[in-house]
Amino acid sequence: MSWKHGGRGSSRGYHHGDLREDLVRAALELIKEKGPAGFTFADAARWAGVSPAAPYRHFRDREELIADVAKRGFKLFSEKLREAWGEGKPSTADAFRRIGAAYLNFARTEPAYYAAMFESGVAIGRDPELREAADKSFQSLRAAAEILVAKMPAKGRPPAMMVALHIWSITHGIASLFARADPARRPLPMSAEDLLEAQMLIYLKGLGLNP
Amino acid sequence: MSWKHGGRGSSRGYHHGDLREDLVRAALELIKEKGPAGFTFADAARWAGVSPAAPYRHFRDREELIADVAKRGFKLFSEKLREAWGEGKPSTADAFRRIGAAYLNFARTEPAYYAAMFESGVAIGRDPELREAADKSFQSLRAAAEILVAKMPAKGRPPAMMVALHIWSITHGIASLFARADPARRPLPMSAEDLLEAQMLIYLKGLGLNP
DNA sequence: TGTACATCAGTGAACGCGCGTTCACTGATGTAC
DNA sequence: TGTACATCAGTGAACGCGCGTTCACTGATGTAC
Repeated sequence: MSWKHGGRGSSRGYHHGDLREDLVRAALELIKEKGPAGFTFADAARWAGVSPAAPYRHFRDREELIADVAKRGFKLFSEKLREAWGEGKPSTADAFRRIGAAYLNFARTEPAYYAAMFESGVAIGRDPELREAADKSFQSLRAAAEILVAKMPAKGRPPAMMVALHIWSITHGIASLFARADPARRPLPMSAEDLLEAQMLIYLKGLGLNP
Repeated sequence: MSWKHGGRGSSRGYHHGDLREDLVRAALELIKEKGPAGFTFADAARWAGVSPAAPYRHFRDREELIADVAKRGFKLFSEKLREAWGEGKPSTADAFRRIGAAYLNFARTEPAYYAAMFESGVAIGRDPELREAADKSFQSLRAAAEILVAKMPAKGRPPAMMVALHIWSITHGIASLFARADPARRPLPMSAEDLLEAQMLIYLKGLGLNP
């Protein structure tokens, strides 16, 4: 089979025109197919229909390409979380359930972004913009937790940071174990969504919130 | 530097004597250093001080070697979980907290096994023994959940399977995000252990259990 | 106790392959005048 | 409008490298008699 994908790229001249973007597209496609470790810089070039030397005009190395994909992923992720939160309406508990569902949905519908963000081993610290995007994702969760605990009686109110970390690990745990196309995944008696929703309810109840 | 590790292997004759075991040791060491994707079959041979063709006498390919490591990991893991459960004494809630701590501890102290089991992309189904070992790990958790829910009032009692899956994802989520030497890890205001313990308590409380 | 033989774990050389990376280059595009 | 020039994205050939895998082999070990 030919690696060169059809469409725009097929009748271009000497210059590609938008190679940087196309390499990102290539990475997403190849990660989706074979996982973040399953493609090479040369693969990406082949996918985009250019010579193996061309990508060096845009990325220092493979790692930088993956970091760029992760950065875009975190930005999209932040957006999804913010949308899901919907300013906490109609109820905080509802909004939290939506956040969980959005996390799961992201892992499912954007497996390539998810893999680049959480499974590629990319060093978040290597690029300030990447770190910022990753932090922002968490901040939106943290802000929601802030609002949640503010509604609780002052006495025995848990730290918002802790609640945010709990919500994150609940959703991340379920997403990692049950929502990925992982060969290690096992069949479930219920959907990951239902499993998460139930867990979120139990957790919120444990915090003393009536749903 | 020389890859050949010292000790026993250094003064052996023509036959290695225990190459299969030593290749497993090599894999553990190399996974610990560079991650499950970060070593090759040839690396393992080098580490064990044999020619690159020697491993083929014991494993069909790299994948089979990693599957063997994962299998051993799951066996050890089952044991740790069983010990932690300690027949549910002195209280079920206590025993559950110990299970969580044991999971976390395993991820921390046996990063190579953990990585082979959960991050190597090894197909659990490829080897019946591997599948059995993985299933057994979960079964011990599931049996504990069975006992937990049996103590609850029959009305509104949640399915044991669901509880087991929740406990698993709670601990797996925290272990994945905060207990691994992942470059993406972020600094925490509290230890992963404390975070998990708090979460477990909230979850159990949410189930209606007084601790 | 000795000897002949079977077994098989490990050797080392060889192969083809695809990778990452470099290099001088080419040709398309934009801009100054 | 035309022309000279600068810029720079993409070329394609080349390199050294380490990998996975194969092969006929070698030599250590165990066993039958």
